[in-house]
Amino acid sequence: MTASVARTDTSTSPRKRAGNGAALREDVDDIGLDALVGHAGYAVRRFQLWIFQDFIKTLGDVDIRPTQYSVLTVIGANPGLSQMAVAKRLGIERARLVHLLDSLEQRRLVKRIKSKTDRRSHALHLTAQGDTALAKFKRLAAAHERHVEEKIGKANREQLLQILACFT
Amino acid sequence: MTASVARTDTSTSPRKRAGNGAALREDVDDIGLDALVGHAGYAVRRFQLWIFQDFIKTLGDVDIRPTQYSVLTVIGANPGLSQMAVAKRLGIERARLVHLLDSLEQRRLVKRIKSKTDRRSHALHLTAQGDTALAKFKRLAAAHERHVEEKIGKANREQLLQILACFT
DNA sequence: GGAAGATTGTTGTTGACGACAACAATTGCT
DNA sequence: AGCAATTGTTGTCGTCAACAACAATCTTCC
Repeated sequence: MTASVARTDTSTSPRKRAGNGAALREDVDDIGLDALVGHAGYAVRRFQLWIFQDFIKTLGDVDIRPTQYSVLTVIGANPGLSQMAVAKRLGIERARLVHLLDSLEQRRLVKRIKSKTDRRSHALHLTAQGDTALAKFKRLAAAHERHVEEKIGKANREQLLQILACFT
Repeated sequence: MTASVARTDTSTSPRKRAGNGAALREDVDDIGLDALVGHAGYAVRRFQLWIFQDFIKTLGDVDIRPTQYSVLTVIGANPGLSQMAVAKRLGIERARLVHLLDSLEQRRLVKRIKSKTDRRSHALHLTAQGDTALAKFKRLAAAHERHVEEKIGKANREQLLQILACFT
């Protein structure tokens, strides 16, 4: 039960349009997806699009994107990690992580500290400012997560997390 | 039951490393994700990455990517659609669809036919070659879908499709 | 019937992102 | 000491979403 199902609901849809030349009978969401309906990848792509847009909007005031949030969270929970360790854990390329950390370091949320035990690597830490900021980000992210719950239903969200747990 | 769960299995992992300078006790997948574990977006991102890579690999011989496949499928099932209709139905921007169709048209899989009823728009059709090609793509895509089933389990895949049906 | 507004396809730009390849500095192994 | 591997970094390439602008065309409304 619950789950809501909620129709597609693509914002503006003030009831069709009278006579359209080209569209003829094809009135959007009257168009069949054929084989696409059985593909998990398609559904996941649409879902990810929706969920990222909501995340970006919800955390818009603090200007934090999903990837940045994941980096901050992991560093916050595991201070002193190397860039390589963070990259491997999150499935980010270490080349990409360089730019992400550059940005976060400029914003004084993260600092790279030269490791004493391995002079190649950096130990990553949140700044004091980064620590309090992350707390705020987490509250906003929790609000975003509630949006997801409202969209697909509480039980469905939890099942989703369980099904996909092997990818985290 | 079933479901397999299957560990993360990120290719090469030949059992830790003896003494590592920087990593210390953090031996990958010993690193906590903290708040991230409760976020559907993170799980979905990782899953989508996996699923797209498998799709691209499985359809590698025919050089068809997920978005191209979705466009071909919709056109095949609804001949004569306008670019706008396809874009709206698939959640693609019409600007992006232009390049996608340019590519598919060069490969003689799709043709744009000037609409008589609306001289602004194009009626999209598969070529004969595109029609037989799509049939092959669908067989390969079905193989990809079986990979998904093996990864997350048959029942889980179906539940996933049901949960995310409101986004398709 | 004609002006004003909306729609369609197109081009171009921007930025996030994943995948690769190369490199210097450093470390580990033998 | 020497050679292979690792770490951070830089750079390039291609995909993709989000915008903005534009010409051609259609709709609508007066």
